[in-house]
Amino acid sequence: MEIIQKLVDEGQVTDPSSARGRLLSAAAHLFRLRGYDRTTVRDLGAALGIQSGSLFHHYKSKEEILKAVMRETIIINTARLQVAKAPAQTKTDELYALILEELASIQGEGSDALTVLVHEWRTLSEDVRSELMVLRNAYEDVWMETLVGLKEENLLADDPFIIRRLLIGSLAWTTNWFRAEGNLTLDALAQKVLRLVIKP
Amino acid sequence: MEIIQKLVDEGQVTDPSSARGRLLSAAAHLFRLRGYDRTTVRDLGAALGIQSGSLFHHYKSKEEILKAVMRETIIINTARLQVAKAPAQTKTDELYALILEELASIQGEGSDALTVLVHEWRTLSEDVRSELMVLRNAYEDVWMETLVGLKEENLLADDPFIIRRLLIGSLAWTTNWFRAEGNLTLDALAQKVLRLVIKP
DNA sequence: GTCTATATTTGGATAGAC
DNA sequence: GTCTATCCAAATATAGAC
Repeated sequence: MEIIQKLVDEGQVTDPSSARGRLLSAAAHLFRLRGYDRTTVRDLGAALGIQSGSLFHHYKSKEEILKAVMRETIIINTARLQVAKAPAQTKTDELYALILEELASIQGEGSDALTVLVHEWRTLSEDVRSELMVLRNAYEDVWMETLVGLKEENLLADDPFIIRRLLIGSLAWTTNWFRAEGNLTLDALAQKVLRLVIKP
Repeated sequence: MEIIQKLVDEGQVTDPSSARGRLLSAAAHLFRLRGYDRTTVRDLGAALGIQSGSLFHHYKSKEEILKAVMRETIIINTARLQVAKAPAQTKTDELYALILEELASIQGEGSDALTVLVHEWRTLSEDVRSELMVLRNAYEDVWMETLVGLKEENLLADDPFIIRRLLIGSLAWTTNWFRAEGNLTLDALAQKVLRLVIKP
């Protein structure tokens, strides 16, 4: 996954192998597992093998850690979407690539941070929420460009905004049931979803 | 909504106008608004105009309150689904009725408790979760009977289990974007969703 | 069924040494 | 960058009176 390396080099995200990077990764994991509120700074320290007080050398509050986890996962996943859809030849292929990539993000590594993003959004203060909203909008723009294009070609089953909103929920929910070990592969699932939203 | 009155008479759910009923309704509201963990028993007492200590006369712990909120909303909504689909003439009509009813539950009154059910599921202890799982399964059975029936008539766009799982996410997510004030009515949205999942 | 008063625990955060 | 020690605030829950 050299996308992440590129973002690290550009200074957009934290190096995952640095102290701060390991902190964010552990935080994402625990926040997902137990929820932000039930994860204590002591839990977090223990997961990293350090004392809770030491965390505050890296971030000045627990909420700053949550914010950083979310900020970076949006940036990383926006880049992933762009890379995924770049080679597609048609708008339909683009949409398939987007669906598959979002599914892969939700299932694969980095899924902790993405799950936290969805689940703990309400947890943020108003200020932080609107700050991150700018980044989320950029992520959605990648989707909308493809969906609007499909609509113009009369290939989409419904309004692009409606379709996207229905897709968000469907794909996010797969975290609660889809298991790669099953006899349904991720590609096959992406195909099924694609067929539901494009005209037959 | 006389369904609730019937359930109250049967002793299945708490009378909403009783002291305990008002407690549950206030709890659902606050749990949804701020999340379970950030809602304190003091907040809850204040919302009811009583002291925090007085709550423990009704329930022996804060988690018992959460459990009661969830238990009753599952029971109520299972009954609502059954009533909603009873008059349908065809399996397709049944599915439309189920989609519309679930959407209405998510948007209308009672939506607090339903949102809490989805959002705070992980909050529960393992024991309580499996206890409530029995009730959730009964709810899902109402859906599956209709979906499997449609599949047998070759009217469903995909496997009934897949369809239901995609629908759960789509419909639940509407709480984050759908507003009845918009120019899209709930019925129209239900129709759009229906068309996506049945064969054209 | 609600009040007052309080026990008890736990959590986020800080200060200064190393 | 991490440790130790600790402050301070906030939270759940209890006990007994009314």
